Amino acid sequence: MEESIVSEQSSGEHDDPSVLVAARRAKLERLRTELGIEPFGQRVDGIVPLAQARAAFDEAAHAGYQDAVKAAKADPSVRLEDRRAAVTVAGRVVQHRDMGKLVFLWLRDQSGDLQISVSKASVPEAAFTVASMADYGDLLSVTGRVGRTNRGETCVWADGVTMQCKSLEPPPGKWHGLSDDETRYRRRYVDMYANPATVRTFQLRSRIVSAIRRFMEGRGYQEVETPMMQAMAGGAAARPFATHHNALDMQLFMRIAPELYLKRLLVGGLPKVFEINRNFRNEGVDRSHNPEFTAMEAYEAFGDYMTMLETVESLVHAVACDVAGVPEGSKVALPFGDLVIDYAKPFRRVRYEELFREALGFDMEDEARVRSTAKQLHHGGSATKDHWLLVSELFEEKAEALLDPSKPTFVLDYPSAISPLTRPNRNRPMIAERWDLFVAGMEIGPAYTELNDPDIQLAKFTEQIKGADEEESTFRTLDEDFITALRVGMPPAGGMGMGIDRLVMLLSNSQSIRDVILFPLMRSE
RNA sequence: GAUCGCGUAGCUCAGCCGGUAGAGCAAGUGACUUUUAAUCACUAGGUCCUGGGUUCGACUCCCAGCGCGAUCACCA
Repeated sequence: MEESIVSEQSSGEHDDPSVLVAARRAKLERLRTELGIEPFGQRVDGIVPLAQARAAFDEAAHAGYQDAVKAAKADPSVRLEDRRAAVTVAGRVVQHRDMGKLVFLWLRDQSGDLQISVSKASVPEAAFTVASMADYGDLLSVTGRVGRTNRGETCVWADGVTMQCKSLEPPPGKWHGLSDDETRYRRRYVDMYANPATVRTFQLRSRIVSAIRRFMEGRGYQEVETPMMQAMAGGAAARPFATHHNALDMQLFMRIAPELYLKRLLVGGLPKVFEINRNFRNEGVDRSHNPEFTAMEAYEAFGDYMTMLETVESLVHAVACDVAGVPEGSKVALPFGDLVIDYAKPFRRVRYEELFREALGFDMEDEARVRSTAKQLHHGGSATKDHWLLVSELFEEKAEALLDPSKPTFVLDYPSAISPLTRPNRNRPMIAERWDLFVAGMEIGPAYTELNDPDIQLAKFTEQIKGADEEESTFRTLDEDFITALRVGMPPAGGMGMGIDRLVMLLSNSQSIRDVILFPLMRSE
């Protein structure tokens, strides 16, 4: 008789073979048919976060109530006075200990965990049944008084318990939790209730993005939103995702960067703009790359790359201080893996050519030695490839390794030859006015002194398109309207880009970009 | 896209010179009014990622595929 509920369910009406699911479905039916309880609830007003309920614990009220109970026991005519805080709370069941006539369970919400104690003697019978039958994963609301158990645990002593949503999926383990990364990313909603650290990371992410907005707005930047579906995907050297608009029968690309639109806004007269939003790049996936990622780009009229350097340095410092909870301008260091990263101002600055010389022992302009060293290091094409391409390869292999990963470092003044769209320095055209910020071996973002001569820009674009291979030329097209905009006239400007996901990785000590993106892209199962 | 590693119960993991599997937790039934990974007794739970091959016999060996992770390439 007893076992029939489970076995019939598992073999029959629900074709899910899992006994765990069958047990939950059986409880659902019992709630409905035996107790007349609808296990998918209704609006509840006045719910306080569990942390707030915990904070409402009052030692004097607790002691007073205990004395009153004692007194009432000795003399039943004494009225029981209870000055403990009355609260309504709600959350997901994450622990359940049934002692027979006394049930302890733990609820979890975004603010934390709190124990609920349910005594058979002090709640209606149906409420006690709900508490006894509760499974890991169920959503309950509870009314009661904030007190303490004999073992010293702060809890809500329930006077009412309501099933608000019966969970019908088997939960992860209560002790080991959920540690399988694939399941964590695919079923983030489970990860979030099983691993409070996940929720904390995303709370931190929100806080960081919000601090960035505050900082930029504080400096007079205006936030804008520009197209994410573009007829031409410009502004970066990356492969775009292609899509199609049916009614217009039009090929569209998901944007790879907002740059060309933000610059149009400078033409239109906005002096300081920024955008925080998604870019989409049809490239590989790894620990620091997700096909859609959040970037900030910012442009400042009549600034240059050094204007942006000061902005980014102050921004990263300010946000790090916010995360660390220290005032701006303080010493601030945050852990990242085995490193402790020092976000105190000023960040290090090193010129590209100096770092190159330090790492390789000769000038980057020394073509003969560049070629012979490339050959020594077994780089392909050491005799045929462009000199500056080899410089760039040597730099990435030897020079970037010299950067102290625990010190945020600006690498300034890249060779113009490998920064074709950047404005060359007026006095030294070989050098492009560009920097890259490196932290913990990751590139956080570049900045440039922007080109505003339409003829030079057109020439550079044209050259870039000419150099495109067959596949690249399917999406690399000349944005003539952008050139027109430059002809109307764009003020000289500084521009920067910053990978928000990577910054969040650093500040939240997350080793994978997937840990800071709520729903990272996964292959279809 | 390449190379390497991993895929066993709901979760976390053992296991096997080749003889069709085990633990803890979770689950079901029962006991228990102060538990903290509650405890005790009993019970149930598996396409050992998928498909081929070798073999008398494959979770184990081989091949292919799928998924995940790491490294590399592309990129930010």
